[in-house]
Amino acid sequence: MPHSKIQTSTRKIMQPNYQPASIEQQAQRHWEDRQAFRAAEQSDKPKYYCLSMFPYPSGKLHMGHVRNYTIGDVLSRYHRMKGFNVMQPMGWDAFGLPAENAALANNVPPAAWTYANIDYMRKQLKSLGLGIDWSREVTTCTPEYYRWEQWLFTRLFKKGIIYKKTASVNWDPIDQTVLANEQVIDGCGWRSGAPVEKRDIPMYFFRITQYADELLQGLDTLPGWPEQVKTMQANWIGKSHGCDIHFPYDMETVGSGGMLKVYTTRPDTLMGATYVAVAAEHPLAARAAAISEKSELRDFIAECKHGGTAEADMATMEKKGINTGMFVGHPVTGEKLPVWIANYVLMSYGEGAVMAVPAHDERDYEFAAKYDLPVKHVIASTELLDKWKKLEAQFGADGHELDREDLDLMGMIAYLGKVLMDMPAPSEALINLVQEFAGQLQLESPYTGQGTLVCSGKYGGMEFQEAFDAISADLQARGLGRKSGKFRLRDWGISRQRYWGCPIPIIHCFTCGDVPVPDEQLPVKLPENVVPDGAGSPLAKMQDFYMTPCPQCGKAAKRETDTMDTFVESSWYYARYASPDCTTGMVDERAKHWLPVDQYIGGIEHAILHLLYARFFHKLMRDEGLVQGDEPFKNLLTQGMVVAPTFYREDAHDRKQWFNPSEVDVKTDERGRPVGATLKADGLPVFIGSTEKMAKSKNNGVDPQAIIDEFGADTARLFMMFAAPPEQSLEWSDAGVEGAFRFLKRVWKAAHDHVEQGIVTAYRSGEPENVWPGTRLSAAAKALRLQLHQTIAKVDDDLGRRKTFNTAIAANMELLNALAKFDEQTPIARTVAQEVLEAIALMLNPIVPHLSHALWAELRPGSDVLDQPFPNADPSALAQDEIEIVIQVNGKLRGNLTVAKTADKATLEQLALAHPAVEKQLAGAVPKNIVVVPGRLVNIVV
RNA sequence: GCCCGGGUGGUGAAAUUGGUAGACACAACGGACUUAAAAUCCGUCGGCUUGAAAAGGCCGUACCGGUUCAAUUCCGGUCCCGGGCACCA
Repeated sequence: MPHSKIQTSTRKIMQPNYQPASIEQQAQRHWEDRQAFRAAEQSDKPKYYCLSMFPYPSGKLHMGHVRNYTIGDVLSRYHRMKGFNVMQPMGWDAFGLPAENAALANNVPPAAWTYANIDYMRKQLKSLGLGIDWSREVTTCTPEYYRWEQWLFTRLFKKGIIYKKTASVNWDPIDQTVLANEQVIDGCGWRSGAPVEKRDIPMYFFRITQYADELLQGLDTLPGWPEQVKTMQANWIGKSHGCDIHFPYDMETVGSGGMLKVYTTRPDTLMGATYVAVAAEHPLAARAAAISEKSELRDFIAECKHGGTAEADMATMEKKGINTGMFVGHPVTGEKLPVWIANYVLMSYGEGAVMAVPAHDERDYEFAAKYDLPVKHVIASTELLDKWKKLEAQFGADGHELDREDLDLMGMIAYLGKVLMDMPAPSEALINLVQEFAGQLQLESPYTGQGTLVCSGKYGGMEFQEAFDAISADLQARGLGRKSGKFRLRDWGISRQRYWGCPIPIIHCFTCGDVPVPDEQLPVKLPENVVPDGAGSPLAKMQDFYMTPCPQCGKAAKRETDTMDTFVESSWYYARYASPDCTTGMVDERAKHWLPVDQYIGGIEHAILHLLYARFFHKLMRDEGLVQGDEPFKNLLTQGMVVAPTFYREDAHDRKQWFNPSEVDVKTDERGRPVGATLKADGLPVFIGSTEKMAKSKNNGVDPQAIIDEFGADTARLFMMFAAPPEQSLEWSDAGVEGAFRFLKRVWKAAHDHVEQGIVTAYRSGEPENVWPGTRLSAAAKALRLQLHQTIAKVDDDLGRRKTFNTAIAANMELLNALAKFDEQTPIARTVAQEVLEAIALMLNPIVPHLSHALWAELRPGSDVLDQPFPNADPSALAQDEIEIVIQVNGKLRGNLTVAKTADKATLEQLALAHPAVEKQLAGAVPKNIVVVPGRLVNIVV
């Protein structure tokens, strides 16, 4: 709207000091009165669904939450200003293990503990001033939510997407209970201290592998996801191309006919296989143990039962094995290869058996070295082949011809040595070459790269792909194998022998088998007034819960007492927010309006599991006709971890007790490094552990409440956003909180000083000049407007495209510093000052919305900042005639030049050569080359 | 062990497409104001070095090497730190 005259007014006095407590209270009440963040489907604006990963209600917020939710709120508010119809919901990932741990420790039912935590944390979240539509709040432990999860389960069970099989879990033999990986510490149960064993139990599985290809290919349709996350997911799914190879049993030692199946991605190394290895759970291992007279095999298999199921433990375990005494035949040569049982072979991947090629595989090499198994080199690198050629040439020059036919690479050294001995006078060059070659062969580690096949019979001389094709074709022709592909991804086991989770809706009937609970009997409600005792699942002891008639035949049957993995709840909550009150289905039509999520924000620690499961669930729901589209999250921002040091003491049983950083005094050396820590309570030392993500289990979360109480939510938000860009991990420190507070005070004061003189209409190109004929902007005012509009353009880009909120804040700080130096008091200068202050209030609005609300009310009485769009940069203010360019000599900075923006290459070159600093550097020499980058620099190369 | 990130002043960081290394802050130090303190404002602030000063020079982005007129940025290798590894969420 053009304004015809410049208005000046004075009004009630603005509060001289920045008082966050009252400002924030007022702003939050105002938003609530206006229902400002209620999201409605009816809108002529484009929708923007901004979702932050919902918290687990662990008790209190920690800094990681503040970071996550502030980022989400900044993006929400920014998009609102950019004209979007924004929906930002919040809820609670409320089932989970910590509630059971709290129950054990405090004798409180998990439900009561959880609901109390939710109430407290909701209050904390509200005090941060987040623009959330609280009418959509979702809590996963309520029957209204999980009944639909049970409903979907029964559908998928009937479809065969969910099935039952046995799988290994960590078993605590003392507490007689299944342990989570986190509860296994150094191979022992966290409470009993007893060595953990693997135990096979029946579990329900989601057939996620059926969607493996789609989950992999879908990654290519997600340009708004970080490359890093897509790479991690692709590697996790782990599609590989390889070959199934069958090794025929040796009748004599195995005692029957048959084939040992292995899968390998390196069939080109088949000729280097010197043994095969099977997992301890492999049928052939059991058979060997059964027919063996000695107990060693049985003992070894039993030993492999010790320890937990975590992959990291398996992979770092010392490699151990035992010879079964059985043999299989090599599918090409027929040579007898020994069958070993090895603890590094995983039953869960491939066939549970591998062909071992020590010369070209790290783990096989280590194993072969330990048990003195033969190593056969069959792949030669390019460098090795080059050396061999040189050798041949040198031997030729010295008058000998080398016989390279079928030469075993390890045998070569002996052979070459012998030839050398036989020569009357070998040249020094030859001796050196042989030594070099020998050194290359006796590598400490195997050569695992691709190369040319050697010592491989008819395959000798072939490259990787050629050999791959030839060998698999030959095997197929003889019925001993064929090309094949595999995924590393395994089906998703969701049964948990725990209380505080969503009951699995299955009834076991002796007659009918596993019967899914019929729709009309859903939900299967979890009894809430229960305190687990740590020994097995409470549900399995509650007859009232598990005794039930079979829905099919009506006979007495038993309800399943396992609950679901909590990842199941978090796999579809994003869809439920669209229709949180729907009582007729998981979601309704509104899901089609809001999905996909436009921006998802959460910790990088969820890069694989949660995000993969949620993508999988979206496809399941799509196939049920519940949602549209193939992917749930269009754009993803993975926030870096907020990490903090951990502190602990060990009790008599080496169990650790963790202390919060707030309970500890840390001593540092003169360089600021921690050298020791003591507990405030008793002054005695505690150990300093590693620095890790803030988590309940290590008690290193830092509560933001103290900062909010002392400085206000805006300072907490500003500080968190200013500390680092969102994707970067951040070691927690509150140094700098006061700096953030100081900045807000400076903004307030600048506005106050201006308002005290009377507010005016903000400068708009050309207008004040028309109103006050003869007035013009001073050079300083023009420069300030240039900086203002450069800042607007930058902040817009930082908040929108780059999502680097720290630099957006820094640019505003620079602008405020520039405004503070601008002391012109002419009427036209005051319109520029007004323009700058209004722009700062708007640019900072997404980050410090309470302050922005209050400032706007002072700068533009009667109008609401919620209705303001994000400012636009004024092109006329950005126009510049002159720019600064850099002069380098040999790439080093030697001076600057201010030149016309239009200066061409020749002019720039001339001006640079005439620069005194350049003349001094050149000292009469003639430049070899001059590189001119217009608008940037001139580099003179001497 | 495997997969994915990160490493820049005393500290958090900036440098957006290979083009001025250290913006903006914190801390520290010096000064102004004050009876004093707090608050606020002004100034200094990577290392070494030449110079009385003005003003220069060299080195410097974990480490080693490479590509380039030019590397924090690209490539190869090493070390350290963080995340994930399927039952923490």
